[in-house]
Amino acid sequence: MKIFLSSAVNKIDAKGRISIPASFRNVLEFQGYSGVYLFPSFTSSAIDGGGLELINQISESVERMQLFAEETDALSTALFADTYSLSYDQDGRISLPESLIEHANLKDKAIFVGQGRKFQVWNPYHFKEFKEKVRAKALENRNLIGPVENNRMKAEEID
Amino acid sequence: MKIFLSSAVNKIDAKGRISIPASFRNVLEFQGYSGVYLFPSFTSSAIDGGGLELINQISESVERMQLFAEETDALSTALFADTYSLSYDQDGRISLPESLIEHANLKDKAIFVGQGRKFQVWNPYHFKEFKEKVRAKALENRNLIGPVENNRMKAEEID
DNA sequence: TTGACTCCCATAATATCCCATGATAATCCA
DNA sequence: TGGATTATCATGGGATATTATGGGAGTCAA
Repeated sequence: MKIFLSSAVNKIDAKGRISIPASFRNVLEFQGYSGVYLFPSFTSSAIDGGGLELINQISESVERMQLFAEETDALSTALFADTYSLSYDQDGRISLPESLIEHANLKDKAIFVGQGRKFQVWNPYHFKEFKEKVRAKALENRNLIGPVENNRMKAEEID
Repeated sequence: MKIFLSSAVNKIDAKGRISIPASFRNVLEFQGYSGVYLFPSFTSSAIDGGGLELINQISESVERMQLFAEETDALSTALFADTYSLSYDQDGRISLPESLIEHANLKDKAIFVGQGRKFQVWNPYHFKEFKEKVRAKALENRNLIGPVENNRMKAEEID
């Protein structure tokens, strides 16, 4: 299954480069482009990222909205103006644009967090806080999720 | 029958590798992937695992959600950030990520416990304790369990 | 020239490949 | 049926590949 899974902390080196985790690069290349699309997250101080599939989904959903021309312009500006297409070098590294670094408050390390069809890049320290909140919320809502909610055991399976 | 059944204790070797029980590998390969998806259990200090079917169910329920909603980010982080896709080698072994080892308190051995559509990985000693607690609870509540058709327990009743 | 950005190579740590072994379970056959 | 032969499995370990990361050298533009 080609989705973004798991998380990894990588270093931002003296030249401002950072490695995309190898498992993410697999997904990206499977989608047909040896690079990433990055843009500031709408809801948190993190960077959203993905590959071709994500960008296609976003532009399709804008088209489906059938807005007036100026509304479409406004929306696609909001979505794409701060989006960067960064192809990584042969060692799998990119250098992050200053505006994204600022938005996510990145210093010398960043954590790549898999979220299925997209991923996020966080300052590891800020992500830790976020994750604690998220875990609590997920526990409350676990019954909405589907299979995890079926976390049942028959008596026979226990012994 | 292609479900995860029975349990087996396997060793974690010096390189951190552990064998997936052969009977589990049968199920996994039947689902189309020579590997496992592992994530920390929400409710106990164990690792939840499964194959393609499990991860498909989870990602489908997330894909139906809105792309840029705060709730979606939170949920998909909770589900995917700590989920690992580990393909096993030709001898049927994987090496467990440090974060899962910590979550499940694994030392040099682990028990694989079949639970039908999914399985769990426990520290054998902790699993034994868990089982005993569960048995006691089940005995107390056996009058609640009722006739055959309701012969199930929700996870919440167990822990 | 200076700084920003490539491309390329070096390296250390880790993960994976491949083969060997001993144990147990399954099969075969007189 | 019982004993021997074959598979299958978990596990050990050496060899090889991959990964993240550091740094040198070349390119380009201001």
